[in-house]
Amino acid sequence: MAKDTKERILAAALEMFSQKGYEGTNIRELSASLGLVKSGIYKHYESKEAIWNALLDMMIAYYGERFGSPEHLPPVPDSSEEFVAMTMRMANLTIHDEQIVKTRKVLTLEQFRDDRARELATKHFLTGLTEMFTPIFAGMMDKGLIRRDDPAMLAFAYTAPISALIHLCDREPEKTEDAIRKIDAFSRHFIAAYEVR
Amino acid sequence: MAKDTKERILAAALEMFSQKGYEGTNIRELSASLGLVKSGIYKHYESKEAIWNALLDMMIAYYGERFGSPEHLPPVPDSSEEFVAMTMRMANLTIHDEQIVKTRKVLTLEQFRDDRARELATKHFLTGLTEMFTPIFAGMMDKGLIRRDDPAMLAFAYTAPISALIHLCDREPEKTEDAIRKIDAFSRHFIAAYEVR
DNA sequence: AAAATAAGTGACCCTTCGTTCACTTATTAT
DNA sequence: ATAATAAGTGAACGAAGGGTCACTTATTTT
Repeated sequence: MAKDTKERILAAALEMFSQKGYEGTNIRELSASLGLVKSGIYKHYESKEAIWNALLDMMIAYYGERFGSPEHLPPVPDSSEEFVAMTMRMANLTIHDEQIVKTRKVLTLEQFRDDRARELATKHFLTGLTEMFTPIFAGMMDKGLIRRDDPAMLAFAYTAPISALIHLCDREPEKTEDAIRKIDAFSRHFIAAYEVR
Repeated sequence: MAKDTKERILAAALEMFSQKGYEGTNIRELSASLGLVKSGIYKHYESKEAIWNALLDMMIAYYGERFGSPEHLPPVPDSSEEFVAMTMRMANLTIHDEQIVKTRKVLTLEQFRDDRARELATKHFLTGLTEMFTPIFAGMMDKGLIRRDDPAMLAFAYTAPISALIHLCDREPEKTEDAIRKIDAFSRHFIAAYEVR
């Protein structure tokens, strides 16, 4: 009936931690949301903290699988339109994928309490995106689509505003449509500023 | 001996909430940090939540005083160097001012739990900076320092990366020096890209 | 100086929390 | 089929949480 209970517990923990934080979450509610009684959880994890650590393991592994390896990099676009389209695909995914949204929220809430969360937060919010776009900008320079410049600086200048709007969506979901439009507008503005004319 | 105890409680609450979050903070510790016993706090605030609300009132008022009014806007710079220098002054202040740092941390931790925190977080992290820099860029366009463009878009594109680095300082203080250098480099890069040559 | 009010104390209350344990019910291995 | 193991239950525990209250000590007010 449940070998996957362990995983279901992590999913429920991700859900609750992302809404109420680690301290604000209690084991009774967490168990109840899985349809079992509180003591049942302790057959799978020895403590609340163990759940937290397992969840972090999962988030770290998930990040590595999904964004860590170079083969997951999107191809270098061939035009400004393609570049904007690629950005919008990625932005929509990261804004609407529930698992990723919850992960960002958890990292936001626990970044000051847990060192691994701190580290992963910086990847999610800052360095990961920059590292992802640096080779893309480098490739676009090689293709003569944009002016030659420091690709890492461009990647930072490009991804940080998008990241800020993603945060806005996490914080105020009702502004999502607006934020997506803004990402589009910013993206076009950015590429126009660096385009070779 | 203490009419200002009410204010001292708020200061201690800001400190503890910014480190451990609202849920993670307990009244006993909070009182102890002020050298009084837990029941003493209830002579000044009727509940933990009342402290939280008063703290939010304070943060909102403080923000209004400090960043809300147009007369606190820095003057439009006369050169790129001056522009960068102004940015660095502001960045250093916001990164090193303890009260502001703690406020940002609290807002980060409680933004999903409290609507007023949510709203103030968006101001602190996104719209406030953009609104502050929009007239500056408009002014610089008028002075012919930078190309004519949408000043609000420039303000957003300029402040969001800086905001991201400020967040990095909050999260990983040991990276502060690095982040400040990066703000400087980004600032110069940005102005160079829009400068009228 | 006396009365009234505010600030601070310490013991206590109730609730919630994480965790344990003896037990029953499924599931798997032999 | 039976033994062994895993999964799930429900009552209970101690610790820690927020909050109250009768009381003492300072500080104001008159």
